[in-house]
Amino acid sequence: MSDLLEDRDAWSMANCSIARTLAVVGTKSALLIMREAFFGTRRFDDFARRVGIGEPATAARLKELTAAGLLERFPYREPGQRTRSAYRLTAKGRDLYPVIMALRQWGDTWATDEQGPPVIVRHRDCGAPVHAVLRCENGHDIAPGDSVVDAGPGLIRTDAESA
Amino acid sequence: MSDLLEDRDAWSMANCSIARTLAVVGTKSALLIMREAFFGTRRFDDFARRVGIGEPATAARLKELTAAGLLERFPYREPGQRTRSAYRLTAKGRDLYPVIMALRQWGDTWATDEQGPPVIVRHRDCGAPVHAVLRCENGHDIAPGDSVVDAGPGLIRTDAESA
DNA sequence: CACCTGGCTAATGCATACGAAAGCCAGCTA
DNA sequence: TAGCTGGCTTTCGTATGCATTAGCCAGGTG
Repeated sequence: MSDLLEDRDAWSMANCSIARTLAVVGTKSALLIMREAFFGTRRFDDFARRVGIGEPATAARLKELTAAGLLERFPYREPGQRTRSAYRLTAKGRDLYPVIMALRQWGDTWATDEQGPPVIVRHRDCGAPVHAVLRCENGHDIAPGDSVVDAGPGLIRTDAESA
Repeated sequence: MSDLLEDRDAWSMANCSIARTLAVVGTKSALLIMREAFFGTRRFDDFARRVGIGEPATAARLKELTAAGLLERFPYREPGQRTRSAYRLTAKGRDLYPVIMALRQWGDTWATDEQGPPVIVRHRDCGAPVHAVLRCENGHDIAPGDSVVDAGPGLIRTDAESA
């Protein structure tokens, strides 16, 4: 277990997972569309209205998120209406839930007004509030200082050295 | 415990914690600056080079993140050099760690090339990889479908109804 | 005191993100 | 077959994000 943090310049973040994630959901509107998707929104104009963005931006984001595989189009039909298309989360999209919850949690802690947070996400079974936490595979809770950065198989080293 | 999801139009997200968080770190460059801060970067030109953005963007982001209280300036001095200023995480900034880890985790799962992820974050004590997970206050693990949305003290209801 | 270095700032221009307003189109109802 | 409605698309204009290049400034060294 080498601590790469000791020589940050010996490796590059050209293939950084964080940057790659942001290439897909790196705009405010994309993340807010995903928020609404987790809240159950499925129809075009509901997305536009609830996120508070215009229709062109809504169409562009839905197209991108569908192309990236986070959402999928599906036909639906209400009684007495023609068949229409709507959007729902895929497994790839659902996997973004920790990101949305972590963003909500930070806002709840650091960016609410005096009234407190607008919504509380609770465990369906027991009713207790839900938090985004960091945990290692052995079950230990992790604080920011408790982690080290190790080389992964895709690491790109720079000329400097390879230790 | 009312499930607000049943009538999403009865309440507004005008004071949404997610949107408020994105008002602070809602750009790619801001989140990548925070990534580097967690990796230990502190100096202006290291941020610019490692994030891969120009100096004006670096200066703007660092100024915004400092004004928002996620980073703080502090003087430092290397031997034989004049006193300079650098940036380090505050408690408010450190609290963003779950967001960064959740973004990394999604990219590791869904957006790596065949080689695998570039870095692996491990628990310092036991060496096991770290994951961002959702957990309720009673200690239960939460999957996306296991949660419900309840009204918080800051909820804004729309005219429609107030149940 | 001239020079060097790190940490910025300024000027310019391009690309993307986005809103507002309008229009299009498919297919269900009347 | 004429409307109506939801789901877009088009157009236009503005705002933000960002790179590039250049320059400034403070304070240490020679």
